[in-house]
Amino acid sequence: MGTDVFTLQAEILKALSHPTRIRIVNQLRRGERCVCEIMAELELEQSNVSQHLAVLKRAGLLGARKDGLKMMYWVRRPEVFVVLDTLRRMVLLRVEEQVRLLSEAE
Amino acid sequence: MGTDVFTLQAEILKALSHPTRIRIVNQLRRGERCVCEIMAELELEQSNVSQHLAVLKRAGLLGARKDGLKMMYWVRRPEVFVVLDTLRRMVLLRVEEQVRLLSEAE
DNA sequence: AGTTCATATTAGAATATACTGATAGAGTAA
DNA sequence: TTACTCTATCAGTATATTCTAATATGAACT
Repeated sequence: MGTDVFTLQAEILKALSHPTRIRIVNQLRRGERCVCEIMAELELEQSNVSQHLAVLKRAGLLGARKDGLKMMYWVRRPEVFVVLDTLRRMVLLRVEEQVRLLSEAE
Repeated sequence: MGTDVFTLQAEILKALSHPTRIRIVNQLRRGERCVCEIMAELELEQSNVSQHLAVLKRAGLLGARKDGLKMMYWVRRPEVFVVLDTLRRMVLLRVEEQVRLLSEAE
């Protein structure tokens, strides 16, 4: 199991490494949301959203609480946002690089 | 394919989300290494290391060049280290939290 | 009690990953 | 040329992920 630091790091990364889960985390930047709001905004099936939330929660990234019928989720680790912001920078750099290579190839 | 930002972010995360690949990236913190050095230090099969390096390279995280018989790899995106450092902090926080919960349960 | 709403869980199929072992190819040295 | 070194790639199997659709749970309301 998650015994060494590398494995624990990999588990967190794996939990984050899905477009839908990244979108969920981004939705939670401004605070907690219920499942119904998340599935409405992302236009995804309820069971699918629940499963992705479970993955993020299992990795310790999300907290959850019941509010009547609704289940509210929030991000417990602000460091997640640092990771996603860093990745956005990497993606932009990569795209810029590809554009540059394409224009140089003419 | 990798068309939107979330998918591109997820692709990078997926490339990083394996203990062996994290260890490889950490090995490359101090500069380039050949496959033989990496497999020796990690005590892994050569084909296994080659495959993991290919994953990292495909994600744009590593550069590679030939040096005689050897193939040298290096990290092209210093942001990768920011991501891993942030993750290490998260892992430590998580472990501390579990220790705290265990001691409170007594 | 039964009904409805919000969410979780399960089953199953499709796809993706990871590893091992074998083979291929490219470069070097004799 | 042959032999050797280093690395990549392929084939095959095992395991993991992801999605959809169906079912279960559980709280609130009548």
